[in-house]
Amino acid sequence: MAITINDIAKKAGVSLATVSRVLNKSPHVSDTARRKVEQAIREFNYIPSAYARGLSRNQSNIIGVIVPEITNPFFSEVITGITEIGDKHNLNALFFNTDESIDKERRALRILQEYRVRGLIITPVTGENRYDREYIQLFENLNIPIVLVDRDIRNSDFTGVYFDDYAALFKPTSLLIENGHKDIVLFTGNPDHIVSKRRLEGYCDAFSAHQMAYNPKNLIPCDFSMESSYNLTRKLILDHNLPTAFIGMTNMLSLGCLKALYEFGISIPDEVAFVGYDRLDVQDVFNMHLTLVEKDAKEMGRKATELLYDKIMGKKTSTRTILTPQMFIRGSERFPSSDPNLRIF
Amino acid sequence: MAITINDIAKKAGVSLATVSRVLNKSPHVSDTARRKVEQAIREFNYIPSAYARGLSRNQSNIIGVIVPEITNPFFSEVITGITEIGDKHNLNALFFNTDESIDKERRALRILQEYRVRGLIITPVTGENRYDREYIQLFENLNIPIVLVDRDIRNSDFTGVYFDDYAALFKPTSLLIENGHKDIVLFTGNPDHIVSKRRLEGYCDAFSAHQMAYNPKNLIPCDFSMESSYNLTRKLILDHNLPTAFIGMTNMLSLGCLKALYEFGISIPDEVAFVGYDRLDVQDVFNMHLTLVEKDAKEMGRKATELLYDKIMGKKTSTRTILTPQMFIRGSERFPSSDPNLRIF
DNA sequence: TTGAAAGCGCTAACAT
DNA sequence: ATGTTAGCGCTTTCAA
Repeated sequence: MAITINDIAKKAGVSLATVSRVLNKSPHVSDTARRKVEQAIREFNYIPSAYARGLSRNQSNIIGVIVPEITNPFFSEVITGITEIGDKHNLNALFFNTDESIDKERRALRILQEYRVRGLIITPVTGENRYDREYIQLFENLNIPIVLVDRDIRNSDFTGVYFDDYAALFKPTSLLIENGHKDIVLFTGNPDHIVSKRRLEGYCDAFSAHQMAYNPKNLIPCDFSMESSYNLTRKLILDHNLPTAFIGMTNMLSLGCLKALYEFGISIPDEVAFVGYDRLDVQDVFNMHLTLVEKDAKEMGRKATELLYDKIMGKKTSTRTILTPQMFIRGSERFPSSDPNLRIF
Repeated sequence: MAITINDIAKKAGVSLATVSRVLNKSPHVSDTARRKVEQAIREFNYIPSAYARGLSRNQSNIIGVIVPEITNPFFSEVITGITEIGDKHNLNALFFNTDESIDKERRALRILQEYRVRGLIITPVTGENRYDREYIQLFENLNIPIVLVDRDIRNSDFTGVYFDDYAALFKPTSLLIENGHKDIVLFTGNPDHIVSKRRLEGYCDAFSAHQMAYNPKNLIPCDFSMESSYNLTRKLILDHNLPTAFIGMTNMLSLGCLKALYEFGISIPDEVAFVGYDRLDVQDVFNMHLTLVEKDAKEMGRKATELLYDKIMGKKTSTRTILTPQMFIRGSERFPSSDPNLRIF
């Protein structure tokens, strides 16, 4: 059995209450007592039990973090932001990866409850029937502070941190239009998804704002995987239905699209233009001159954690925090053949 | 205050011992009792406290996982492997990211001890004085099963899962030599690092095996960052000291090197050849015909977790498990100008 | 099959 | 400033 507070008390010749005080940095301890206790702790290599402490305090200093896809660089960046701020406030994060499975999400929530976590930062899975009253209940029943990240839960009023999805599509779509594009393909993901909706609105409004109509055929539903946009882009190529520009609505959708273009040797922007939403590793590594509307994932993690901390501390916080992604114009948006010398790949 | 086992017992009209038995799936409970208890649990939405349970059992079903760099795709893949097997054995993982900081590593270990974790999977930070007796003690003092991942701790005999680093460099170096290369630059990382050492040996032995001598100038020490290999490659280019081939010894070192080559428009393999060790996202996405010796990170995570589970269950396990990375020859290894049509970028 | 009761290691209220 | 003591919510003997 491990060393307990009792052993320390005995060794130091004080009561266990005094040891507890030293442990919790109470000021009401004499220097002599403190020294003796600290000495004993060191000697015995004593480490307090989180369980005993948690039980008697009936709370932890753990926060739950649930992400849908840890291998997505966006989320691993978010996580670094979360731990950065978590460390600062002495909150440990218990991570769960759901792989977009609602089942895994449920299990994660269950475990977090068992651990009586102080709060929860979550990007909920995307899925059909996730907007039921029942789904929202799941979270409300937790009865702990919650901060949503990047994905909203419809009809709920949880605190959340989001990017301005409307602007994120409005800006690049406008840019493309102003470069002469009319035929702009957008892989929409599931268009019923709330995030998709805002982005779609941005796309459509950009056309209206320029007194133009978009071609509904260019809005292509898909799931959110790289696989999906890869196959759809391939199909467009094989059917000779290439537009003059693509918009990648997420990093995964962008990658799939780029992969297909690259595979067929279709160069950007000589033959087709491309702009994407969300940072892309390939851009970071190769400076491929891809025009991107970039999200600062780490900042999102930081912000979410600060908000959660405030809520835990009982502060009132705003319901929605909107971060503005910035557009970096690098060349890939140009109209085909407008500059045959600029070749991204 | 939350619902406790007592509330359930009262509601169900049984003793708390019976409730506990139901919770723990003990067979010695009558069907009637079980039904009543389960009913009460559902009604009250009762969730047992991990703290109370942990305290009375004096152990958890948590394993600690410490990685040095969660944004490195290699480690996020490892993590998915770990959770996959962890789920299977009902082990929850408490993750920590050290950012290669020994200080953060220490803090993580401390917290894991507070939580009385059942075992630990760790990739220790790289660092100068990490081979001291004192460092090893740190881990031995934990007194729990430990599995090392990808990085050894010298002079220790912890169980670990590694890739065959020797072969990982021997094979591609030989390949390059057989393609006519003599002037092969290798960024070695810290050559005192045990992992680097094995890889270096592979490089050197490949030359001996072909009755050739390598040029010591081509072994370039650096730290393990992308930044580092980027700058060094840049320097070689600017100094007109380009070799005929580069070997990327890690994914980060590869990326830095590729970035510099791309930036200067130096094409592979027309002007210089390249082979790397470890998978590269750019290859996955763009099929860039990069010849790589690829590690299966997910498999490594799985294997490590299985080993840890065995150790927790008291089984004897082998000390070192060596996974063999596979070499995929895709074209980037060819001797410059041997095929001017093959242009990777 | 069930229940009573001790105890896991700590905190916090109270007393001194 | 320090000690005593009563829990915190559960598991686990032991007895019935």
